[in-house]
Order: sequence, then structure tokens, then C-alpha cells
Amino acid sequence: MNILSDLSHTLSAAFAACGYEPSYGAVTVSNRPDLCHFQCNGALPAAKAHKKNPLMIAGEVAERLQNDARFASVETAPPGFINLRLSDGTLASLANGMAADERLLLPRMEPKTIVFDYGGANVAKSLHVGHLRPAIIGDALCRLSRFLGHTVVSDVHLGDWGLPMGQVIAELEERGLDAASITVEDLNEIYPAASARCGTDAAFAEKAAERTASLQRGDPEIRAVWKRFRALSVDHLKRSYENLDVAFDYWYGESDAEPYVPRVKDMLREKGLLRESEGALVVDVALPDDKEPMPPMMVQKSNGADVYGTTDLGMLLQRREDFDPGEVWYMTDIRQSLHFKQVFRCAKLGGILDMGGGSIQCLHVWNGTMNGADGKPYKTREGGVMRLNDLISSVVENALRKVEESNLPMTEPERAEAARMLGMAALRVGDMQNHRTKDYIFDMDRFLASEGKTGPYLQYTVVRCRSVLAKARDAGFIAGEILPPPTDAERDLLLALPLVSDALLRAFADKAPSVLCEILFDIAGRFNRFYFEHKILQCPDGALRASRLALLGLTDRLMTLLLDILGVKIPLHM
RNA sequence: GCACCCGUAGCUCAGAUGGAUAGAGCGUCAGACUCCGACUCUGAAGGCCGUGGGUUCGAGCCCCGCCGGGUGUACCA
Repeated sequence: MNILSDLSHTLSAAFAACGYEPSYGAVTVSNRPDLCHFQCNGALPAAKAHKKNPLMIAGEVAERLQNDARFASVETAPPGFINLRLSDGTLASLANGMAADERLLLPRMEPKTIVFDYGGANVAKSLHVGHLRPAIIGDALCRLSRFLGHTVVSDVHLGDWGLPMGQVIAELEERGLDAASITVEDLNEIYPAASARCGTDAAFAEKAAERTASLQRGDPEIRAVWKRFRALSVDHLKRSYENLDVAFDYWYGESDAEPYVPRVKDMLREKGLLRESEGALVVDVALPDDKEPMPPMMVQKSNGADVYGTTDLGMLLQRREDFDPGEVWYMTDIRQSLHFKQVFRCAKLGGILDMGGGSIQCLHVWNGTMNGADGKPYKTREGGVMRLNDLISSVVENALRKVEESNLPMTEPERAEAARMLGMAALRVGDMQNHRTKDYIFDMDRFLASEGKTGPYLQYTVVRCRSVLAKARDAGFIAGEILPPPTDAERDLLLALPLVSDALLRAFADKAPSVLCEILFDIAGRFNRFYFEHKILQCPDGALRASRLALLGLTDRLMTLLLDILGVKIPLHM
């Protein structure tokens, strides 16, 4: 059940019946709530196309809707708006319909298999704050897609095959260290040191590049070293993602694409796409009408080593064979957008995307960066890269202080658990309330506050709602039919609930969890007003009490579902 | 240099295919608990939508110029 598309459907039919394009019937939520619930502006463009008076067209269309019992009123307004108001009975029956359905009448899409490539952790070092956004946004989009009926395959896609590997190996050699005896902390020091040294020491840089090539060629000694520190790092990364409550179906890395790389090169060669340039193998991916610079994509470096584009192509071949996906979504920050344009074009040219039936659609679902108060990428106080685990710890630590202030009777482990729920909600909602593509400013105090557009505010709303429901159960009250709303507060809440369906579809279409945050805050605000203004348990009218309990139950279910998609858990008490 | 993204209230951000009076949250000010959880709610003030042109009956949104910020521009990922 999708109220906007239902109404659009009705209006489209009315436009068609009057001899206009049905597409003029698009209905949106009203931007004048004082006048109506929903509006249709189609008469305005229709008037332009047919050289008629828009208000007249609106009138013709509105005339066709006068007998539709769902509407309390259908009015026109200059210059040509069609204003729709639903009847209280319609609002009640919409809500009752949702409440009676296990799935809340929420939509299901034509199922596809979608591979989610997010994470992108590098095995040479720990996760840092830059890994946060792709991880939690990807996580939310996985759950959203699954809820809408798609088959989801998530893959962490570790960076474990490129130059950083050679840099670590070369540095270990220089220091005479054994990969078996180092720790993750050592790695976190070794890799940046090696990386920096490559910038100043040409001989070392060459050595690192050569070690990378040797690793890829299969030199047994080099591979043994690589395997050791890789295992060490993967173990650490798994715990870090667990700490973030993000799980992956597959823990593949670039190295898992290695068996597919020769075939990729063959495919490209057969099509005559591979070209030698300065000793390297490249594929031209520029198109004649490109405005932006589109350099050729490098498939093999002059020293014979592969680069990450090569493994991306190999991985695509592997995914095609293992999962037969309709779509592959790559989640990284915006800086890699040129890279993915090149990879997608190259894969298309090479026939790697073509399946028996159709073609795999690849999307770069990029995100902006998380910045500090200065508007620059978030750093530690010392100006270094902030580790993700440290960020989580400090958020949870601050959340613990809040939990302690609340003075609720809790055991020590319960308090710790509550702090984690609060902190993670603050982090997730603080991030995802912003549109994916925008940079945003990380502000711990603001995110953790219980007032405002925050995770804790949403959690508190649901906790309060459930608290009443629990008391109702204890008192033996049961929910009943939702009645036509007797008050404005109830009507406003009933108007928001059927919009969840549309929000889910829009969030999917835009790949934007922020759309879900928006509807959550809208519902929470309306619910809190309703809750404040009306008695529920003490409502003297039994039928109205039962109706309000049902409304609470429905609100709880919808909010819980949306929060669950976002990865936000609800504590018992706050 | 070239290309892409961005500039909306003091702050952080929304603004659906171009449509009515540009919306939230925070902060500020003024209010609301004998009552289901006040971590809540109500109200007010606050804007030449970076800037100058253009298209349109109508522009925050589309086109061009300028100013300011970010990112990218083959042997890194």
C-alpha cells in the first residue's frame, strides 16, 4: 500500500478521462497543510501543453473525483492546484489495513540479486573514520534491499593485493622482522612508515613495487609472509566491524580475484582493447562526447604488476559466475568516482558485464566525508588519522556518562549495554540523517543529545511508546479498531504513517538512508505531540482507548522497522 | 589549467518533474507537569536561497558569467 502512488493513480486516470496525459496526475504531500493533505500540480504543465487555462483543467479533473468517497474534499486553487483532503474514515481504514498486515502493507519490489561491495578495508592497517560511512550506509542499504525483496550479497572487498602489500613486505625485510612475530599495532606503524618512505626513497619504492609484483606472480616466500600478516589483520578487522555491528556475507579480498585476472586480460585482448603504453597495458575508455578528462584505464603496470582496477574487473567476473547479480553497488567515498567510471566502462567494453540474459548494472554509490568542527576531514587532536575503534570508544564512553546521569536502576553490564546502544544510535543517526553524498560535521555532543534530530531522541520516543503498551498489557487493555481521528494530533499522526511505504521506495531509489531518517523524525514528532496531548490508559472511552492503543502499536512497529533497517537498536529503558 | 560536486536562518541541515506563504533541529526568547516516562510538548523572533545576468505566466531548482569552498586529473587505493 502506497498512498502517494494510489492517489497518483487515481489522478492520472482522471487526467486521462479528461483527455490529458496521465503523467500529469502525480500527487505529492501538500506544502500547504493548512489547505489540504495532498496536492497535484499537473494542471499547470497540462495547461501549457494544451494552451488552456490551468484552473479550468484543474476544475475538470477535480469534477471527476467528487464522488470518490476517500476524499473529504477535492478543491482547486489558483493558478491551477488540485487540493486533496482525505476523510477521517479513510485515514482510519488505511491505518487499520496496515495494522492488520504482518508486513504493514509495505511494498515489495521485483526481486533482483544485488552485490554490495562496501568496507574496502586495507589489510595493512586498522579501520579509520573514513571507513565509517560506507560501512553503516552500506549496511543500511543491504537491509533495506532485503526488506524490499531483493537477494543481497555483501562483500567486504579487502584491499590485500596492491602496492601497500609490497610496501609492508619491503619494510619488514629492511627491518629484519618476521611476519609471524608482529602484532597489529606493529602493522599500524610499519605501513604508514613504509608508505612515507616510498615518497622519499626511490630505491625503496622500487623494491616495494617489485615485492608487490612478486607477490602477485606467486613467489612462495613472499606469499608466506603476506599470508601471515594478512591473517593477523583480517582477524583484527573482523573484530572491528563487529564492534561497529556491521556484518558481511563474504570476506573476499582483491587477492581472491587473482584467478580471474588472466581471463580478464584474455577477454580484453581478444576484443583488441589492450594497448601498450610506456610499458604498461591500458584500455582506452574515453568517449567522444566526454567533457571531463578520461584517462585510459591501467590494467597492468610496466613492471608486470596488477593494479586495483584489474582486480575489480576480475572480481566482477567472479561475481558474475558465483552470484549472477542484476546489480553491483560499490560503496566508497567520492574520490574514487573516476576510477569506477573507468572500471565500469572497461568492463562493459570487455563484455564482462554481459550475462546470458541481460547485463550487470554497476553503480558507484559514493559518499561524502565526515569532517571535524573545522570542516576538514576528521582528525585526532594531534592531527593524525582517527581510528574507528577509538571513535567508537569515545562515543560509547560519552554515552555511558549520559546513562549514569539517568539514574535508572541497572547493573554494571546493563549500563554498558545501554551505553553502547545509545552511542551507536548517536553515531548512525548522526551520520545517516545527512544525505549520503554530502560532507557533514561530526559533533559528538549534538549527536548524543536526546533532544533534536538524534538517534537517542528516536530511541526515547519508541521506549516511551512501548512503556505505555506494556502498562496496557498489565492492565488487561487490548488494542482495537483505529477510529476516525477525533483530534488534530491523531489525524496528523495518521497522515504520516502511510507515507512510510513511499519513503522506503525513495530511499532505495536514491540509495539514501537519510530519507528513512526524515520520515522517522516526522513520525516521532507527531507521535510525541499526540502522546503529550492525549491520555491513553486513562482515556475514559473504552473504544477510543482501544483505538489509541492500536495507533501506538502501529507507530511502534513502523518506527522499529525503520530503525532496524538503519541498524539502530531500542533499549528497554533510557 | 581542465573537469566534477557544493554555497539556503547565528549553527547543523531538508527542500520530490520548475508551482501557493522556502521548511526542520539546535541555539535565543516566552510558555506547559496533582496526570500513561518533561530525555516531552506549544508559541515567537530569525532568510534579497553566494553574486550578476538570462529563460519562463512562475526559478532555491534550468542556462551563462563571476566570487568562495571541496575533490579528481594513468604505473596509489
